Amino acid sequence: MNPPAEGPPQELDALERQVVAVFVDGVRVLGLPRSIGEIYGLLFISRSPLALDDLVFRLKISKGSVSQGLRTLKSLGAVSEATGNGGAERRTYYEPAVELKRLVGGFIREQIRPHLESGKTKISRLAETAREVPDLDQRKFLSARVDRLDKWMRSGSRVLPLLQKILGQ
Amino acid sequence: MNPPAEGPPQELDALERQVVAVFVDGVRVLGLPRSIGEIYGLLFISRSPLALDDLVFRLKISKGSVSQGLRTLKSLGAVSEATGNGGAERRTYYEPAVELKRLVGGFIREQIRPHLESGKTKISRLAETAREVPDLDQRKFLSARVDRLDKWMRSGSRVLPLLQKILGQ
DNA sequence: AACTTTGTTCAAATTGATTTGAACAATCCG
DNA sequence: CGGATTGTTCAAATCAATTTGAACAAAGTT
Repeated sequence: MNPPAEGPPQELDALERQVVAVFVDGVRVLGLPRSIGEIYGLLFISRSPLALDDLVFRLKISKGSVSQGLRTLKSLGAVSEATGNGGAERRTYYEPAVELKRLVGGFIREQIRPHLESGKTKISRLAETAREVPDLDQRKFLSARVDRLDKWMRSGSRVLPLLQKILGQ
Repeated sequence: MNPPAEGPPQELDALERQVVAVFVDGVRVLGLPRSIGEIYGLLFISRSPLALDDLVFRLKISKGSVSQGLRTLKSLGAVSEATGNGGAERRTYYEPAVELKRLVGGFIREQIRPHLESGKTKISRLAETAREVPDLDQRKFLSARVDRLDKWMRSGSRVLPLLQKILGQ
């Protein structure tokens, strides 16, 4: 819990603060919590992997937040565990994934696809409800709208792999 | 304030509720407030344009929310004002824009571009800070990371027009 | 002019999401 | 074993964003 003599200093320096701010903003756009931006940002600008305690200590956020944040980042494939020094330590260190492809892929897989899937399900239920409307005219209108929704979803699905491809350089 | 005799009924029917739910979910993914999903959703599934009071009445949300929500939707180009009956009425009615291209365009213009822009600004300030680091090795590392950030931003910028193109059919 | 209708604004209340912190589990070490 | 270290979990506190509702403005009607 003591700051190791040669370890990272207490406060973030100017550059680190700037980088963290960029990522805090970035993840907010993506709908992720601030703490995740802070954690990833500090890892991103650190020369060596950091352990949970380092992040708690330097970012001044709670152990709980860091633990949760790292879990999410792992699930997104945005950080990976780095073997300390030759795998001798118990403590696990984390380093950021820095290839855009990987980050985008993880985000799509974890945050976008599930919503698209559940959307598709809802829309097919919708289509069914629309088909049961007695009035012909009304039914036609509703089906047309539901169709459009369905088309949107398909567009979304088609776009994702393309996105990954483009962003993978 | 009375429900017009031949006007829309009080409660949302099953289909309307389903559609509204889809849009509520949809806009949450995009980081927009629930009320906006409700408003757009109801407009989307309504055969004729609706006025502010109709939305208040049918969705059971406050006039303030609807007013604000419509403002945002207008700025996104997601709804447009429809002249009531030959433009004779004072009341303004709204109808949804239903072309994906238009919706995506508005979202990118209003919600994505501004963030990208401010991100770019922050990153050039970052680059400057990095150039001032005295230690050569450290400076190299930091510049490399900032460079990478910059590359990400550029990728983002390049992808947007492409997205619009693809989603415009 | 007084009243009604339509719509906006914004401070306060509400709601929902994030963060905290304390309790707990697991593992290592002497 | 007993103590120290590392990390997880989750209920409660905190915080940020949305929603409400009342006051207000603008414009039309009688």
